[in-house]
Parts: sequence; C-alpha cells; structure tokens
Amino acid sequence: MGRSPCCEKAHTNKGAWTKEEDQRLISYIAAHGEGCWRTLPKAAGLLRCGKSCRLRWINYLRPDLKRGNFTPEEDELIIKLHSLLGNKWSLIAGRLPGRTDNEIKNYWNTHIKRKLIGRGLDPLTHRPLISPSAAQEPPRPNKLNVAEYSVDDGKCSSSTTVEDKQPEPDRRSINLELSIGLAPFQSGTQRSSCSAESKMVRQSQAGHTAAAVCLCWQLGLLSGQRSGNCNCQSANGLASIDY
DNA sequence: AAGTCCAGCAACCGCGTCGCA
DNA sequence: ATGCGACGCGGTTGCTGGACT
Repeated sequence: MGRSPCCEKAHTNKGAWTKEEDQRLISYIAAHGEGCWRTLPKAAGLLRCGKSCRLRWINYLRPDLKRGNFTPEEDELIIKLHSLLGNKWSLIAGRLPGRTDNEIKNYWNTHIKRKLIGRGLDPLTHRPLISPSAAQEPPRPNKLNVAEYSVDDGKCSSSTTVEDKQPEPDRRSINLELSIGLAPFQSGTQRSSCSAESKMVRQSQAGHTAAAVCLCWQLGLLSGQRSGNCNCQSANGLASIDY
C-alpha cells in the first residue's frame, strides 16, 4: 500500500527547468495566483509534478526574491535565529525577507557552518567546541520557553511553552524565551480550498511568511527595536541566548 | 590544455501535518 | 472518529562551474 505518488511520474519532466517551463509557470501564476499545486501543472501545460512547480516558484521565480550574496547582517541574523529555532529553515526564512528556506539552508551548510567552526562554535548547539570528548556530550537542555503564544487571533496571549504543546525533540533542542504570534491574515488561511478567495489570500501571502510568524524578540543586532511588523501587544517578549 | 576535485546551488524525495468528507 | 488528499518542510542528491594540479 503506502502513500500514492504525488503525480504521474511516467509523464513528468525532472531535472533542471527550461526557460520555456519557467515562463509558463510565471504566466500561469500571474494569471491565476498560487495554490492548487496538484492541478497547476496540467492547467499551465507543464509536464511537471506539482511539488516541483511549487519549489521552482518559491525558490527561484517568485518576483520578490532577493538574489545575490548574503550581507554580514543577514549572516548574523541567521546564526542567531538558528540558535533559537534550530533547523526550522522556513521560520528562519520568514525573518529574512526575500530569502527562501532552501537558500538559507544551503547557505548555512556551505558557509555559516564553517564560519561558526572557525569561531570555535559547534554549528549544531552553538556552544563552544572544546574537545572531541565534549562533542559527545548530549545536546544542551531542551526547553523552548515561549512566553506568549497564540495561533488564533494574532495577538499574544496566555503564557505557555512549545514543549507543552509540541514535545518533539527538535523543538526542545533550544533554550530560550521566545514569543510567537501570528499576523492577522493568517487566521483566514484555508489550505485545501481552491476558491478565488483563497487564491487571493495565498497571493497576498506569497513570499511573506515573514509576516506570518511573528517572533517578538530582541536580537543584539536589532537592539532597541522590535523586528518586523509585530502586532504582539506584550512588551516583554524576549529571547535569551547565551553566547 | 586536459583532467580531477570540490564547493555551491537547484531540485528531488519522503514524511509530517492539516483540513475535509 | 477516521481515512484520504494536498501542501509544506527538512534532509539529501546530483549537476555545474570554478579552482587546482
């Protein structure tokens, strides 16, 4: 049994995208908006899997992408976010407008890991690399304290911890106080509907996961200012990290 | 100039999650 | 309550082009 394939593999192209395919995808999304990835390839006349189309659009064709090298400020922001969030590339990408999760993930693996090692820090734990034996120690205590977390109204509400709600190991691999709220439009997100309305919602969301997840915390980089369009009403959302 | 190595990046794959019937 | 379909995410793979011998 198992999961059915996401598409008819026998009749789909794989590998690098051609200019013509790109153009077809861009034209289709310009006309109809994002969403319904499963039906998009057929509708757009593409011999591609829906997932492939989505990836191509999100990682390469989206008009709001910022191409080019990462700035030192972005580097530091990525490092700090990674220390807070772990390998949650989509969340990290959400705080870097114009950057994609794939791009950040690749950049992390190729550049930042080395940079941290050069600084004598373990890229996984962000703790100092001391000795081989120390590297075998278990990861640091896993507890993600989310000071204010709400998923339904876009406002910060009762205090809780992510660990309480989502006890998966990943989430517990970081130690901080972190406030997460959702921007108002997020509450209207309905995934499986292909209505014109949902398409508009998706269009408005395109490339702006940054606004979808509001991390009300203060980075040294951003000291004194709250990053992003935070509508968290709490003044004490903060993140602590020991470097 | 040709061959090899390797870093960087685009794309794929499999799984988890969510929403609907 | 449950099964299924669709989407999104993170890990991995493989291609490409530049550096090096």
